Amino acid sequence: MNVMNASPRRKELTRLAAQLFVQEGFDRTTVRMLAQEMGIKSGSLFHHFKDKQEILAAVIEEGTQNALSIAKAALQECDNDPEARLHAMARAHLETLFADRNAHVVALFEWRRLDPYASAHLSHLRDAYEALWVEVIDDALAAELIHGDRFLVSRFILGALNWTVRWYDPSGPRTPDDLADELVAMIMAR
Amino acid sequence: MNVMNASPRRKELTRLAAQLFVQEGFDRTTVRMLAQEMGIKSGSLFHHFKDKQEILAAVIEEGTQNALSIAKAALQECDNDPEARLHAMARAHLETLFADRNAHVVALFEWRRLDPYASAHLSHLRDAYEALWVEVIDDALAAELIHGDRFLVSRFILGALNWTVRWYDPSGPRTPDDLADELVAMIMAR
DNA sequence: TAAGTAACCAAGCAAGCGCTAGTGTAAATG
DNA sequence: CATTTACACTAGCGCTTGCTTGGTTACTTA
Repeated sequence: MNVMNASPRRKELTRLAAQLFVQEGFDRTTVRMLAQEMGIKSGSLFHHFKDKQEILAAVIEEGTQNALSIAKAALQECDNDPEARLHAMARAHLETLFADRNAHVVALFEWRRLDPYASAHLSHLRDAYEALWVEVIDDALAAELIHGDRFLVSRFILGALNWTVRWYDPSGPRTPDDLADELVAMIMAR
Repeated sequence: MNVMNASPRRKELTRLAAQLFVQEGFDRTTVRMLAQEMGIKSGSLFHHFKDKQEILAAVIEEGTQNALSIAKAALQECDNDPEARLHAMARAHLETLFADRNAHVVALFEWRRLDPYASAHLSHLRDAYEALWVEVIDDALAAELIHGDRFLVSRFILGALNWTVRWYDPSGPRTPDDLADELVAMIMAR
C-alpha cells in the first residue's frame, strides 16, 4: 500500500472519487463503483488507499488546501484596503468553490463521515482558512464598511456563500465574481 | 401495514427517526437501529411504514408542513408593512428551524435520498413555502428596503438562514429572533 | 541480468443490510 | 360470541458491503 504519498495516480483517483461522492453521497458510493470509475478492480483500490475513509480524507484535504492557498494569494494581491480585501476574499471563496466544486461539496456535506483522527487533522486546515475570514471581517467592521456582530456577520456571509453550491449554475450568465460582488454590495453599509 | 395514515404512534416514530437520521445520516441508520430506538423489533417497523424510504419522506413532510403553516400564520399577523413582513418571515424561518430542528436538518441534507416519487410530492410543499419568501422579498425590493437582484437576494438570505443549523447553539445567549433581526439589519439599506 | 517495486487481478470471506413470511395476542367492532 | 384490526414477535432469505489474500505482470534500478 501507498501510505501518505501524493503520486499523480493517487491524485487522479482522488479527483474521480470526489465526483462520485458528490453524485451518490459517500455512504452510497461503494468501493466497487469507485474502482469501476477508475478502470480497475475493487481489490486494487486498496493498493492506493488504506481504506474507504482515507479516500474521503484525501478528497477533503485536497479541496481545503487549494482554498487556503487561493485565498492567501488573493489577499496578497490587494493593498491593505479593507474593501478590496473583502471583495477579494468573497471572490476567492466562490472561485475555489466552483473550480474544485466536487471536493468542496464533499467537504461541506460529508465532513461528518470522517473518522475522528482525520477530522482532527483536517480541522486545523479549515481553521487556518477561517482565520483569514475573521481577519478580513474585523478590518471591514473597523472601517465601518459593514455593521453588526463580528461573529454573526462572518457566519451569515459564509453561509450565504457556501449555500451557493446548492443553486448556482456556473454555465449560466453570471460568473462567480458577479455573485461575490452582489453579496458584498448587499451587506455593505451605504 | 398502515398506509398514509397519521396515527399518533406513527408521528412519534417519525420524530424518533428524525433524531437518528440527524445523528447518523439516513444511509448509516439501519432499520434495526430505528427499531431499537422505538422499542420494537426491526420486523415490526414495516407495519407502520412501507419501507425505509417512506420513513424519510414522513420526516421531511412533517417538517415542511410545519414550516409552511408557521410562516403563513406569522405573515397574517402583520399588516402589509414590507419591513414587518420581512422580519416576520426571517423570524418564522429560524423559529421553525430550531423548533423542528431534526426534521429540518434531514430535509436540508438528506433530500437527495428521496426516491423520485416522494421527491416530486414534497417539492410542491417546498415550492409553496418558497413562494412566500419570493413575495415578501419582492415587496421589500419595491419598498427599497433592500437592493439587488431579486433572485440572488433571496438565495443569499435563505442560504445564510439555513446555514445556521451548522453553527447556532440554541442553548446560548442568543434567541432565534435575535439572529433573524441581526440578519435583516445586515442586509437592509440604511 | 538479477532484484526490487508499483500496479493490478481473481476469488471470496465475514458481517451487515433491507425486507418478508408466518404467527401470536389483546383490544375494538359487528 | 365471532370476527376483525392493530401491533408486535421470531426467524431468516437473498444480497451487498468493505476489505483481505495470494499471486501475476510490467517497468525501473543496481
